[in-house]
This record gives sequence, structure tokens and C-alpha cells, in this order.
Amino acid sequence: MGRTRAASAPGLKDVAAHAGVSVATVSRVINGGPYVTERVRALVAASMDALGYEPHALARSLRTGETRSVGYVVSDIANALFSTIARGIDDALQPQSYTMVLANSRSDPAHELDVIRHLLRRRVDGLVLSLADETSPALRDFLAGLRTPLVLLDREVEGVLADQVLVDHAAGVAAAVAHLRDLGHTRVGLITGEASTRPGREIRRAFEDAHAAAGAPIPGGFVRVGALSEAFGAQAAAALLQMPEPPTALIAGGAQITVGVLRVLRRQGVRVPEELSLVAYDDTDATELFSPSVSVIARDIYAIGQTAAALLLDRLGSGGAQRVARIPTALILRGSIAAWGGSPGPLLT
Amino acid sequence: MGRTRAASAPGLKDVAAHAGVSVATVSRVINGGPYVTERVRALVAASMDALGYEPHALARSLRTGETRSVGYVVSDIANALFSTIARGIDDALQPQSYTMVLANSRSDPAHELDVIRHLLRRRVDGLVLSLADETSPALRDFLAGLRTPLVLLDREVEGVLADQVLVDHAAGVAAAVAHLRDLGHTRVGLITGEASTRPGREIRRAFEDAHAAAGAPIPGGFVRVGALSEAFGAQAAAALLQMPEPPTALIAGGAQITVGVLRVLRRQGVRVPEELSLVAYDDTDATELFSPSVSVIARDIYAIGQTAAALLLDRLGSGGAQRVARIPTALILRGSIAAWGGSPGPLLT
DNA sequence: TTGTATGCGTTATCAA
DNA sequence: TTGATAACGCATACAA
Repeated sequence: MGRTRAASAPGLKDVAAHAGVSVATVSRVINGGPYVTERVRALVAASMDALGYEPHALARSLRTGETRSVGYVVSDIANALFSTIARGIDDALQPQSYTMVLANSRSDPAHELDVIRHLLRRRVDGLVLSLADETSPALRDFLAGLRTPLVLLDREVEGVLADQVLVDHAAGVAAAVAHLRDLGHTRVGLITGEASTRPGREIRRAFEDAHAAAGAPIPGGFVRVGALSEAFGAQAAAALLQMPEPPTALIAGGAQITVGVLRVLRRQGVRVPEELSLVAYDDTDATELFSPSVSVIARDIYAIGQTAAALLLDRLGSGGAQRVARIPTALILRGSIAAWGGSPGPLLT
Repeated sequence: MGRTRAASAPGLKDVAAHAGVSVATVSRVINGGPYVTERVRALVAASMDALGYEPHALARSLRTGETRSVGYVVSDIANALFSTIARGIDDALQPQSYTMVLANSRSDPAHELDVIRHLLRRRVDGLVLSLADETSPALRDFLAGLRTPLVLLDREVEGVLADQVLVDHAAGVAAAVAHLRDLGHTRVGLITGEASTRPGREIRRAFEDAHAAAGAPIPGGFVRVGALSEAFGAQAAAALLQMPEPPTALIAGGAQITVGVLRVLRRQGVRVPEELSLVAYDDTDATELFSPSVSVIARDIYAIGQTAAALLLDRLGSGGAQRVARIPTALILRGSIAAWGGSPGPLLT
């Protein structure tokens, strides 16, 4: 007896009845509204937890027009890069009581549009996008016409107005090439992702620029471009090693690619760095624990997510012009690099 | 001119006006309701994409009482274990057009309750929980009183009615101990997580049971229990190695712990498997690429997520009794194990 | 300082 | 086969 609708969760109405006030008053108490007596506030608060009241976020959102949620679209959440970014986003969102809604696109550009639409139907207040492919015209047009605030992570989509977080791949790659050349390497290979996504373009461009600046040619077939996968990394590394005149140093431009490369080097018993110097992408357990430890181009991945969320929250709050945040890269030297030709320098472990 | 409320997204009303029918009819078309002329259906469909109409999921949910979303509560999404599970959940959810809402508890039991409450306010239809601590009384009481369908991942919470996905740690650990003993190891150490969480309890129990079954004592100090972190793994490994009579074989019961252990073995130049045989947890890049490759107790992590989502969807659909799904473990033998005392067997790489 | 009443965009009930 | 309309739970303009 007493409560009539025992089945469903208590609402504002139930709390109001229990406290002997109106729903408006309860609402004011919940939202910290003005003009509420301390006496009434306490009364209502008591009723709320007597009934175990939990505000109905959907109803509130329908009324206010904001969901306090942001969508994160990602090609594969199981990828350490993206899950670390997700952590960064979520950590930055929680203090403002925003929620992250995750949508996995499975690296499929068509599906990508679907999941974005799905998020929009749920009326997320903003979107953070780690796009699988920034060249799809359908996606580009769709995003260009979008009102919802957007943050692009290391992606450039023509005609789309969005905040961006860009990783400075060029600096890391330039440093790596310069270091290897200083050590006497004139035959440096590169394995990286396709041009359909910014990192692939940037890494390749920086690699070529660094050689051009040094007035050094890149031997034919030394740049391998393909999927950001272990399989491609392995295949490309094997192909490179099989060349009549293989590279004496290699840059693996992508974390998954790196794993494939390491697997091949290990399987073929290639001695690193004696036979091949190696610079890989991203400071991970795998690169650190490989023997020898692998020199890497590293960046603060967590910060990418944090920064993205910060940009988005900022825009949701105050609006303003589109902004671009830049994440630096650093070359971390470890045992996988040695001089070529001349006398070897001191070996790191 | 024409549309009055150009600012906000078009609603059912706008579509109805544009098509010259009632909102009820539009709603029927959207939901594939019965009794709609093909003529009208086409008319409405045309109006919908003329206006770029997107259904308002929140309003619909408010009306229907279901959000078609499930919350996944996780102690750290950046952890590969949980991000892989998340992928499994999401993949199983998407075909049914359910969405995953992620909530990171930061391994903090108090915060854990907060994020669950937050998810509930958003009226998720169900919850998948990778709890950081299953012993918290507050959390236990809260969950016990919950109406929302629950799936516990490798956790046991007293008094809580929920579907469960349980990993069969015991089988893997038993196989590992048996294999090591067959190879002559009588001094096997274990580093694993605390009893506050099922895996820690199970792994320890299986380790002790396996020894008891063999009538073999476990040397004092050979079982180290602590945080599931790299730091603890490293610290415990160092302590074990420093003992006057250190173990000849070691089981690292946790992926993070494993990384810490590997780091120490490498730093101290411990020769694996000559000086120490090693069995670690989870088949990862790090364990595979370590030299030598590390034997592991593996399980299909992705399947944990998939199974959890399947159980939940099932319950959301048909209800029925609580169910328990079991995920097997397997011992994968690689080069990190060798016989002790007798003649070494054939070495794997 | 508090209460009443309206509407957010839907679905579902009932009449037509 | 279609249309009018009442909720869903809340926030807020306005009245008191």
C-alpha cells in the first residue's frame, strides 16, 4: 500500500508528494535553484533518499536540450592507442559530469557514418572522432553540414569546421632520420600507413623532406605504404629484408606495424642493431621489452584524449573560434640503433 | 521562410506537416507499424529525407521506457584486457542496435558506485560490470537492491542476482603447475592479485590445490599477493629473486604483473629459462616478443565481452533464470620453460 | 519563497 | 487505414 506505482522508479512527483511540496520546489532543490528555504531543502533531500530517488536524465535532457554526453567514434577500441585516448577523454569529462558514449566503427568508412548518425540520434552534445578514413566524400559532406561540435583527432577533413588535435609526427620522424644519418646510415627504410589518414601522410612527407634536406636520395622500394596492421608490418619488413641491397636502418611508422616488424625480425633472426637499426612507433610494452629495447618515436597518447575533451568542453561552454592543439613527439633512444660503417658508438641496452 | 524553427532539428511534427499527414502516421512509418498504405509510406519517407529527419532517441526512450543502451563499468579502459572486452561487448550489441556507454571507475570502489548511479540515471537497460573490488559492502547492498539486469565479469558478489561470465583460471594454473613439476621444478613461485577480486582468489587457490594434490609443499614466501600492477609485479619478482633459495620457476598471475616481472628479469639479466622458468598471464605482444617467448595461460578475452553482451541481450529479451557462462583457459607452451635438474628437453623458441 | 501549468519529441490508445 | 490526444519525467515561465 502507500505507493501506487511500486513497479517503476520514483519520480519528481513522488518525491514532491512525500515531502508535501510541489514538483517545482523539488526540481529547484535538485538543481540548486535560488529561493529555497533551508528547511524545505532539508525536507526534500530527506524525501529523496527515503525514496531512493534518481533523476531521470533522459527526461531532463528532453527538456533542457543537452544530454551532457559526448560520443567517441573510434575504429577499434581494442587498439591501445584508442583505448588510451578514450581514457584521456573520459577522465577529462567526468569532473564536468559528462559521459562518454563509445562507438566502434570497425575501421569501416561506411559503418563510420552509421555510428555517427546513431550517436546524433542520441543527441550527444559533441563528438570526438578518430576516423578510419578521412577521404570518404559521403562522410565529408555529412560532417560539413553538421551543427554538433566536433573534434578531429589527428585527422584533416576538407571543408569541415572542427577543433583538432594534431600530433607532430614530422618532428619525430625528422629527428629519427637525422640521427640515423648521423650514425652513417644512408639506406633507411620506412613502413607506414596509407595517405587516407593524416599520420600516414605526415610520416611519409617528413621522411622524404628529411632526406631532401640532407640532399640524400631514398633508394627505390624503401618506402612501403599499407594498412596499419601487424600483417602489413610483417609483410613489408620481410619484403624489405629480401631486397638485394636491404636497408641498414628501418623506421616502423605505426604501433601495429611495429609489432609485425618485430615478429619478422625475431623469426628471421635478424640481429638488431648489428644488421639493422630500428626506430619504431609508440612506447609500448612490446617495444620496451624487446631485445634489444627499441628506440621509439613517442607521444603522450593520453594527452590527446584529454586535450580533445578539453577543447570540446570549452566549445560547449563558450563557443568561440575553431582551435588546433598540437601534441609533440619525441625520439627516445634505446639499444636498437647502432652506427653503420664506422666504429660503433656506446651500446645502450 | 517556410520552416519556422530552422534552428532546431526537424521533428515528427515537421515531417508530418511536410508530408501532409498526422504525426501518428509518421510514427507508424518509422516504426514499421501496421496499416500503412504503400503510397503514404513512400510519401512520408520522402519527406523524412527531404528534411534530413533523425529520430530523437531520448524522446522515444522517455515514452517507451527503454534506452537500448547498456553501461560497461570498468576499472581502466586503457587496460588491454578491458578494452578488448569492450570491443566484444560493442560488437555483440551493435547488430541489435544497442549502444555501449562506458564508465571508468579508476579502480576506486567509491567512485565505482558513483559511476553506476550515473549510468542508472541515464536509464541504461542493463549493466556489465568489471568491478575493481567486489568486497565493498556499500556496493554489494546497492547491487543487491537493483532491478536493472546485471552481468558480472569474473566477479562474485554475495547476495547479488546477476548473470556471470567466469574465467576458468583454475584449469590454466593447474596445468602450469603440473607441467612445471613434471619438468622437475619443486620450487615454483606465484605472483598474483589480491583476494578482493575473483581472479586473485582463484589463481591462488588453484596454485595451492595443485601443490596439495601433488603432495608437494609450497616453500615459505613463494606466494606473493598484491596489486594488479606493473609496479607490484616488479617488486615481487625482485623480492623472490633475492631470496636465499629462490624459485626455479615462476607463475605471473596477471598481465600487468607480467610486464613488471619481465622488466625485472631483463634488468637483472636473469637467464630464462636456464635460471628461471616462466609462465605468465595473457597472450600479448609483450609476452610473445620477449626473448625467449613466454609461455602463457591464455583465454579468449574478446569472447568474455561477447558472451556478456549475449547474456544481457538475452535477459533483456526473454528474462529467465540467472546464467553462468564459463571461459576456458589454455596453457600455451613457449621457450620460457625448461626442465630443472635432469637433462633439458627440446627447447622451443 | 512556492505552486501551477506548459511543452520537450515520442509512442500508444482510442475514435473516426 | 488514419488522426487527435494523452502521457513519459522533467525544467521553467509565470502567477500567487
